[in-house]
Amino acid sequence: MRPEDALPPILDLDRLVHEPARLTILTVLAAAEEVEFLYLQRVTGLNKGNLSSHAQKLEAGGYLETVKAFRGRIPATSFRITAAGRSALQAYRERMRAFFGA
Amino acid sequence: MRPEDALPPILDLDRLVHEPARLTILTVLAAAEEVEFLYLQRVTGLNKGNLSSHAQKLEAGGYLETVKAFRGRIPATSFRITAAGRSALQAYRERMRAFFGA
DNA sequence: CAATCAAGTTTGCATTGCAAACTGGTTGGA
DNA sequence: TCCAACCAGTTTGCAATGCAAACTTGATTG
Repeated sequence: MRPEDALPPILDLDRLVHEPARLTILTVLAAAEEVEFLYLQRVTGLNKGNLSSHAQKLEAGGYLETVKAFRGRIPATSFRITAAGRSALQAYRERMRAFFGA
Repeated sequence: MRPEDALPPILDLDRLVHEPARLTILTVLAAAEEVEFLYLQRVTGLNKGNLSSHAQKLEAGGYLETVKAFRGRIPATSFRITAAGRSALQAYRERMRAFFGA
């Protein structure tokens, strides 16, 4: 291998997706229309604090949107994945698959 | 879903492997007997500093071993993956594959 | 109406990864 | 011979991250 052959980074992953907690969140959201905070918390095994902050990061990155509503008089937060989120997840999957060689 | 149904974490990944730089390093090492520092640097696209520190972490975790030698009078460092490293990588791959559903 | 619970959010901290600076030795040139 | 440039790698400094615990706001219960 000659120096000129220096390769571009082999594994260039979207860090926003790469974090396991967020990867899990996105994967769950990708499978459903809209998901409630508490349901998501149980499925992911995250505590409220971390779910809240990871969701905020995903929202800041445009990968999900937060829907604030009330169930009765109690506030209930739900999430939806955005188109950008869906394709980021898709791209992430494909890079991983490619890296591991089909 | 009732509270008692709280699931164990869905995606429990070995953080030592999960970091893209280290995942790349391990994957390269898994494919060869022994790999020299500079070669590894070019293939991974990491700078020396980061390759050095990631390799140290992998070594601390028992996933690779460092072989110090000389080529002529110039020091040359090489790495080998250990059995533990190989199986950690394998386990990581399988978890990912399982998570993404075959 | 005090205490408890529900639903999230914010805070504090220890850990990380990254790039830049540094070290110890070697080679080439004047 | 002396010193500047270079090679091979390590250490350092810092900003960003993830995690758990503490906090907030409001609703319900005894």
